[in-house]
Amino acid sequence: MSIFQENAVTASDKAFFRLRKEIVEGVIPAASKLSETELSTKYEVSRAVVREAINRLESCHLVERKANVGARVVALSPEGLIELYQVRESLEGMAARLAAANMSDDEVAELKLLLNSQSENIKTTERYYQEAGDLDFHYRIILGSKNNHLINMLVNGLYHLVRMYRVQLGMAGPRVSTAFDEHKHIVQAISNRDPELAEMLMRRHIMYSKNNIEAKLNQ
Amino acid sequence: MSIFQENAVTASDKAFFRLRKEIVEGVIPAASKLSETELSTKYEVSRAVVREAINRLESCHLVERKANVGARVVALSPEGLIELYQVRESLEGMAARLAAANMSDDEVAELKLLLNSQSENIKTTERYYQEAGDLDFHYRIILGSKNNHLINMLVNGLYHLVRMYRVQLGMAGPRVSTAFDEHKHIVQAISNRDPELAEMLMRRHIMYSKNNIEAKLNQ
DNA sequence: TATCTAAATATTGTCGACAATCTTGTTGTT
DNA sequence: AACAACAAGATTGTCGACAATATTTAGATA
Repeated sequence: MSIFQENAVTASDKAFFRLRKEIVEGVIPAASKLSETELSTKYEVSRAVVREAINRLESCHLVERKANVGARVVALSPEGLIELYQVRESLEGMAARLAAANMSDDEVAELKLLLNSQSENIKTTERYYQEAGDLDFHYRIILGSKNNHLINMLVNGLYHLVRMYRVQLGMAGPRVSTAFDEHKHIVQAISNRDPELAEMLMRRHIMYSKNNIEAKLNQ
Repeated sequence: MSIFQENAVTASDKAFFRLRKEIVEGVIPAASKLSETELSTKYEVSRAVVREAINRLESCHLVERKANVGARVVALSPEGLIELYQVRESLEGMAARLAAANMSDDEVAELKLLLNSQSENIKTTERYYQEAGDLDFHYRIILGSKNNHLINMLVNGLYHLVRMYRVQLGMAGPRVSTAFDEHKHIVQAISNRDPELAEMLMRRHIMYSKNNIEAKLNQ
């Protein structure tokens, strides 16, 4: 269903995807050390491919590496989460602005369809699918910006870190129904080809989401 | 002078810095192919370190790589430039907003000092230094945001691509004096601790700069 | 002559081994 | 007992060789 699929062609790709999955889902704990030799025996590949995979994870901001010392999975912290959401607010706000200008009418129509189908299932289905639906919504708007830098930074970069926070801190809480209304308003602004409003609404949407998570953390 | 200095500890670091420099300055032409074996003989290092350097360049958006085919330096295009400046507008706008909240009084004072020293030299010195001064200004505000994601994305990521466009398309043109006034206004907003205004002025500043470059390209 | 096929060549991907660096544990001195 | 210097061990960085894939060249056929 989700348009979002990558296919691994090389062994490093496979190792990268697997490592990323395990890090995001917490199978490999946050802030833990990544031993190249250990992973290479575990995955049954050479150290070179593990190294390359770790390098790519560093580009995604999922691990941090120090020369001659090694790589660690990033630590999750309230400060880090706030910084992440500040960048999201900035980039996704711009994405919404550009989407209002650059999405085709067909794409906008499909986006409306997606929201309608979600509004029916919103109370019946479980949290996982609400989560997936939310990601799908944001994902489409990012793609709708038609800005390759933006798409790359968000989709290949920050979004996995966002998911990591959500999964490991058990987010995606009870804000679903109000978030859904916000989604509807954003789509309306895009449909009206109103970039200013689309950006503002998206930024507010992400800000609210951030505040919601912060409140949870501090409770 | 410039606070911006990286020190190479490993051989890959050296290769990375050298390659990056040559790409940004056009010694290695835009859109040209990067042969691993060729570079490894030229730099007198193993292919492994060249590979790692190229991987890092990919993270900076300076090269693009296809599996089993190889890496090419990015091509410079009007569309690419516009996309780049859209992202800059978004991220640096946020940086200015955060800087207004997070920079220390001392840092703001130093920023003012920098601008004053520039205002004296602005007509006498040559273009290279105006260019450097502009980068230094933006650089300080980015650091002033105190947001590590933002800093990393801009400083280690997009800024070298910005420089590449400037150098190779001969930018940094005659807009210096007006840009300088814009800088002053931005600093004033930061000094007044007015995040909204700081962000708006920074976004406008970058937008004007983009329009200026576009006009040059189309003339 | 143009086009498809297949061999030859070149380039990237992967591997295991060695070198350089960091970390840990031990010993000796104050 | 605390600390410094040093040795032993472990980990990352670099290398050259081989395997897998892509590109080019040569030849055959229509």
